[in-house]
Amino acid sequence: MNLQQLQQLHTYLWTLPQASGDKRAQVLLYGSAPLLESMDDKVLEQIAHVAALPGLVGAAITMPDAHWGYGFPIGGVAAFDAEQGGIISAGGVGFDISCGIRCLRSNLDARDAAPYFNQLADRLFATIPAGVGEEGQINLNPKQLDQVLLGGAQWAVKQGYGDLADLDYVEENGCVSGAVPGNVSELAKKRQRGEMGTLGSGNHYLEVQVVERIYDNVTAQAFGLREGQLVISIHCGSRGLGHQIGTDYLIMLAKAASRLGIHLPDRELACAPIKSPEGQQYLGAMNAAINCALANRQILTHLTRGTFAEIYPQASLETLFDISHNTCKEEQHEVDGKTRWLHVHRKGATRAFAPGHPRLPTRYRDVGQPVIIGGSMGTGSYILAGTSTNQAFASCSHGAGRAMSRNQALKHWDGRTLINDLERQGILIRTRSMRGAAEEAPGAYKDVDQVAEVTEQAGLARRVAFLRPKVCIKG
DNA sequence: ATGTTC
Repeated sequence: MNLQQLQQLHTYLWTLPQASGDKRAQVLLYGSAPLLESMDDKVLEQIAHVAALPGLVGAAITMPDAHWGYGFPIGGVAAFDAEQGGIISAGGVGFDISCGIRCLRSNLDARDAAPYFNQLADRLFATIPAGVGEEGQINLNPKQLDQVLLGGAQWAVKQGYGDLADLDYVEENGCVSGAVPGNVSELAKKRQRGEMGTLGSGNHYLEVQVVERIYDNVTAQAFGLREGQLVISIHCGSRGLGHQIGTDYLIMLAKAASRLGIHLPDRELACAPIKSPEGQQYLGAMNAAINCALANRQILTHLTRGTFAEIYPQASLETLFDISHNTCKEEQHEVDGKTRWLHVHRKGATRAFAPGHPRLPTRYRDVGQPVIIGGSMGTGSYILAGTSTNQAFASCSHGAGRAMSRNQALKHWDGRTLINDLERQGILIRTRSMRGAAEEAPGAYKDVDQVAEVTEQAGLARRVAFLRPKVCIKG
């Protein structure tokens, strides 16, 4: 991205100057000059299009890890007011609805656990179904699947997958309201019946990591983190169901936009007013997919505990937090001194509630919401905490963010060589797809250290801990 | 992300 076309507001905040008579809302881009320079121009084009959508409140915003996505950029945040014709867009949520990360803290010390990492990697790989179309041990009938869509992680815990205590640390206590299984197509449901408790493919992973550095002792203590401790991060979403909902509703929302005469600067921005029948229908289906993803990560948590118990009989894994980064959520935000209910699209962006937020679990209320910036394969991840300085509708970066397309990555790297190199660095990868491994090469992603540092400097969140991967199960 | 072409 050429920075000449931007106006710098602060060291880590930029805007796109508007021509007079331009009716679109403001565009705000968070990031350092080097991060923005390395971004595709498409990010700017896409977020400028988002700023022109009806009912947008404040600014259309990109996070430091933004990159080119379908319609909306990944790393994009846009809030809409239903009362002012605000819209909902499937492209603003993302195809993998409620994709996110569950982080578990263990009572294990990495040094003690290390001699068994090879065995752990093999057992996790055997237990956690991963890969495109991969099905798990669970096969649900239509009625049971509807219960998943209504109950989320609460349903999973009732079935014996995990503990009630987990739910305190899952957004919305593991279940969002407003899910309407009837708004989800039979095809979407059929695709999901055998895919509960599976990881998926692409950038999804299950990683065993060691806490290598603590930045903030007080917050780390509240999060239950200490140096040398083993933690587990599970990155996955709503699998075939979410993807099929995305496909179904792109078509429906495009028709609605056309019927209602909404001008779309890009056909990928298909959307409908929140208050329209189509908008309401998508919301019901999207909320069902959120519950599906929350249930999925809950089941994977349970499977992970089972494998750890085989190898480390003394192991105890507690949920630190479960965070989604592809959602649209109705939340209260203060805008120009007034509190308003807004529909906040976060696509490739996580929520990051400030200290004191009433929707935070008591344990974290004083320090702010745990935020997870997941790194690329082999590079490390960060745990951060929400701050009161955040002015991006309590939103924050979600990962390293791609710097190179999958096709470009395939030309640069060979999967097997890459995995051998990582193994020499003490990182054990297990995957069924060498092609997938090449596409996920760390070099194809932005530098996660830079993303986390800039996220903190921009005031979006503050760093608490750095996690170094040891074992990684890839989809 | 994805029964990898939305």
